[in-house]
Amino acid sequence: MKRPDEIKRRYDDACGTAHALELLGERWTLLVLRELMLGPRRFSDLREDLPGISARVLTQRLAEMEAKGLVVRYRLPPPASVQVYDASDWGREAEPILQTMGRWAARSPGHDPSLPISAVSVLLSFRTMIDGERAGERDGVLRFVFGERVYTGTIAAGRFTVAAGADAAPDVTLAGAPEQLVGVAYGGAPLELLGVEGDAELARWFFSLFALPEKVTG
Amino acid sequence: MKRPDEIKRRYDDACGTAHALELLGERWTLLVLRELMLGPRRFSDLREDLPGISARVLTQRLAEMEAKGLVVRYRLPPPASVQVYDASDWGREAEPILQTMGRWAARSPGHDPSLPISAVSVLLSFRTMIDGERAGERDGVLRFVFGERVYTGTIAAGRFTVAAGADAAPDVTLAGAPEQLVGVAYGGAPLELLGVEGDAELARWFFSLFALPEKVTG
DNA sequence: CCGTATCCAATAAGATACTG
DNA sequence: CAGTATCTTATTGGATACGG
Repeated sequence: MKRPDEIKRRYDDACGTAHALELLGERWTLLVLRELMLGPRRFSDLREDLPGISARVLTQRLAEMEAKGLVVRYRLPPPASVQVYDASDWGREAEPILQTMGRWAARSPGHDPSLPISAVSVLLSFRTMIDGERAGERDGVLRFVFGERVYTGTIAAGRFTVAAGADAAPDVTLAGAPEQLVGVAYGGAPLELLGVEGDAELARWFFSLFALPEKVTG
Repeated sequence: MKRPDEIKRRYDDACGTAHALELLGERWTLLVLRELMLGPRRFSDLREDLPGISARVLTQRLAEMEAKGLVVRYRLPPPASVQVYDASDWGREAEPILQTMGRWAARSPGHDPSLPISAVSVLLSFRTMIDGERAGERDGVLRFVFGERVYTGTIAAGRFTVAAGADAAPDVTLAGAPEQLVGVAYGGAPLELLGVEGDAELARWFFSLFALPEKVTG
C-alpha cells in the first residue's frame, strides 16, 4: 500500500520557516542548490563536489527541485550538447539563506575548516564573509582558476560579486585548490601557496578582508 | 558491524552551510528551536505546537540539540518544579536563519498561510516581516494573550521586540488564536476578530505594518 | 563516460501502546 | 505529564547494472 509520490512528509504549519523547510529541508537539497548558485553544472560535476552523495539521491533531489521550481534543466547548445542543471531565478534568491547559515555556523566550535570544500563554496563564502567596510577601500578584478574552471570576482563600490567565466580582464589571477584558497583567506597561509599572476598586492589586500569570527564560548 | 552512535550521516564539507545543516538540518530541529525562541517550554507544549511530531522524535531531537549546545534543559524553581527546555544563547543566535527562510518562503507560490500556526511563529513573524521604515512612526506596547500564555511586544525607535510574560503595562491587549492574528495582520481581516482592550487605534496602526510580499512569478 | 534505474542493507521517522 | 518501547513504513546510501 505504498504510494511514494503521494505520501510526502509535510509540516502542517503556516510558518514561513516550515514552508521553506518543505522546499529546501531535505538532506542535500541546500548543498545541491549551493553548487548551482554560480551557474550551470553537469550531473557528474555535482557528484564530484558533493562528496558522499549517491547517484540515486542526486537524481531524486534534482527531479524534486526541478518540480518545485528551484532548478532548471536544459541542454547546452551544440557542439557541447550536454545536459546541465542550473538554479532558477527563485532558487538564486535563496542565497541569503546559505549566507545566514554560513555566518552562524562559522562561530560553531564544531566547525572544521580543514575538511574538503568545493570551488563554489569558497567563492560564495567570500561573498558572505567579506569585510564590507574595508572592501570599499579599492576596486579590482580577480580571476580564480580551479583546473579547468574559471571564475571572475569583482570588487566595486565596496561590493564583491562573482560569476563563472573569464569575462573581465583581471588585475590578478589566482590558481589553486579550493582548500588552499581557504587556507590563505581564513587560515593565515601565505599567498605563495597559490599560483599568482598579476597584481599580487591586490591579492594580498583582498585576502586581508576575511577572518573567521570568534567561536561561541563552548 | 554497526556502531549506531559513531556512524552518523555527515557532509564532509568545510562549507559553513554544510556545518549548519549538520547542526540544524535534521527534520523538526529548526521548528523545535523556533518554539523555544521566546522562552522555555515544556515537552507537552512543544508537542502541541508542533503538529505531527511524535514523542519519540521530539525526545530524540531535544537530546541531540542539548548535546550540540543549542538547547538547555532545566527545572523551574518550586513550586512549579517542572522540567522545561529553552534555547541556549547560541541557539537564539540562529534566529536570523529562521527569518531569512521565512522571508524567502513567503514569496513561494506554494505557501499556504491558512494552515495552523503556533503563537511563537506568529510573534516571530512580526519581528521578521514588520515594515521597518513605518515602524518608526510611533512607539507602543502590545500585549498578546493566547489563552493562558501572554507575550509582550514593544515598538520603540522603529524596532519591534517581543518576549514572554506580561512585564510592561500595555497600551493595548489583543486576545485570540494565532490563526486569527495572522488573518488580521496579513489577510486583511478586521481587527474585531480579536479581543481588543485599550488603544485600538494603536492596534490598527500596528497591523498596517505587515503585508505578505508578492509571490514569485510561477 | 553520462545519466538513470534497480536491488539491498542500514537508518530515520511515524503510530500506537505503555509506564513511573 | 514526560517520556519509553515496540512495530511499521520511508528514506538513505552503496553497489551494480543498463542504455545512449
